[in-house]
Amino acid sequence: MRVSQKSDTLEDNVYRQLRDMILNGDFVSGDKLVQEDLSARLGVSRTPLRSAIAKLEGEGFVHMTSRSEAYVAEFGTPQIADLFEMRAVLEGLICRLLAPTIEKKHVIYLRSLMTAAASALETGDDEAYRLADVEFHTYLTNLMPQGKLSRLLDSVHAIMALSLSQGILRLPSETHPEHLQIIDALDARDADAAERLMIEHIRKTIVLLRKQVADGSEK
Amino acid sequence: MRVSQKSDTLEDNVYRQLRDMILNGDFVSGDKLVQEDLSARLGVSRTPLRSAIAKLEGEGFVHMTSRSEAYVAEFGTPQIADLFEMRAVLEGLICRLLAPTIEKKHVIYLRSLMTAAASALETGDDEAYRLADVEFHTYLTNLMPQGKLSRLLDSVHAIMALSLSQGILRLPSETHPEHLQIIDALDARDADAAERLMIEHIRKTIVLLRKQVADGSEK
DNA sequence: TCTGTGCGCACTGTATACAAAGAATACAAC
DNA sequence: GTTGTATTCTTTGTATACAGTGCGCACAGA
Repeated sequence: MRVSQKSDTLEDNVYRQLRDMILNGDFVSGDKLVQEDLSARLGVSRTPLRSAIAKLEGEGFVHMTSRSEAYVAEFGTPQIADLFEMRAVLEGLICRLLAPTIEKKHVIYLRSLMTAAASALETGDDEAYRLADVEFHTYLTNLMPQGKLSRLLDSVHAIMALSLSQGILRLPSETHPEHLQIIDALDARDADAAERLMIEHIRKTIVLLRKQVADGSEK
Repeated sequence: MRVSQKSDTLEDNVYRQLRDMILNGDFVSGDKLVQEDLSARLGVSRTPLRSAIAKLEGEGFVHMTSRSEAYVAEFGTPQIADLFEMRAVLEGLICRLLAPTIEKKHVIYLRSLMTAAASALETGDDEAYRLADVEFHTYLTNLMPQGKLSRLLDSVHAIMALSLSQGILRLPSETHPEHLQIIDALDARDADAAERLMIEHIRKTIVLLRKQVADGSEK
């Protein structure tokens, strides 16, 4: 659970705004970001905009050419699939590092989440289940002491939350038992199993994602 | 192999300068970055400095408080160990993704690298061996199409190159056969094996690193 | 018509000036 | 002595002005 961190600064505002615009596909992929146009469009001067772009570059959302032109990074399905791969091994790693010392109260919270998810499953409330799913993964991520790892996963999660918010990829009846298994492994402080289960859990989604690409016309 | 990308801009210069200062330990860990002081020290105005800081924040080298104060991230041995963990799973992932389609010429190059490493091993030229080692890993990383994955590993490699340049952690006689095994797995296009071997390869260093912390006075 | 050169425009880079917000300090009241 | 408040100082945020650079386009000469 992070502090609210409003940070009412224009820089930060523009940063978030721009990031969401990129992820929502408001730009066609590979679009050029012209500072003056954007600053006019967003109603701010170029100064906060430049900071925002610099930060976005550091996080890999925009790409700078040798002549300092900023282009938005592309997030097609292949890129999303790669991000899932990263997410798989990194969340697996989180489980591995967490398992040896995880506190009981966290396990209890995770289990309570799953109880809620189970009843959502019974009543057929897909949205509630999806929220529990997301919470499961973000909670685990936030258990890691702040470092490069969690920072990175934050940005990866942001991408997927916005890109895949349209629906659930895998059936809840499939993912639910997997979540339970992961929690069990954590509870047993079995680092290897926790890591392996989490990786497999996410990789199953990747298979589906790749198949979806192969089937659909993927434009 | 990346284009030279000089980019003689002050922003970029300051960015690199600052990053190297952080990694070299020119700041005591957790130091506050005061814009005016730094800009005076580096002989530039605050504008390019701010861009540099924003970019460094995006890459996780500096950390911003809720009141916009910038602090340099800490890179003690525990953090380095975590980075090794990330490197392990990410380079493992690279092997996994590369294996199915790796071209013969790349395998050949990697093998030639290992031949050179072997003769360095015989003549006891540790420095030459270390360079071959580094090249082995960076070459594999660069085989990935540019994306978040390689960008990330670039920054991870930068941290370790500067922080651990003092010496080789594991014995060449130990790492050399592991490198060969990894290449064999890639050559056989065995994704699972390549991933697993790479992860184990790097994790063996982590064990040593952690032991080193436990033994030494760790100041 | 093709080519070369020069001018202008569209951007970006940088510095600086000013505003706003927080923190520290000093002073007064109790 | 302690606490509350006001003032000042430090630091950051933002806008704007100006400089430099590369690129396109037009025009002239062959």
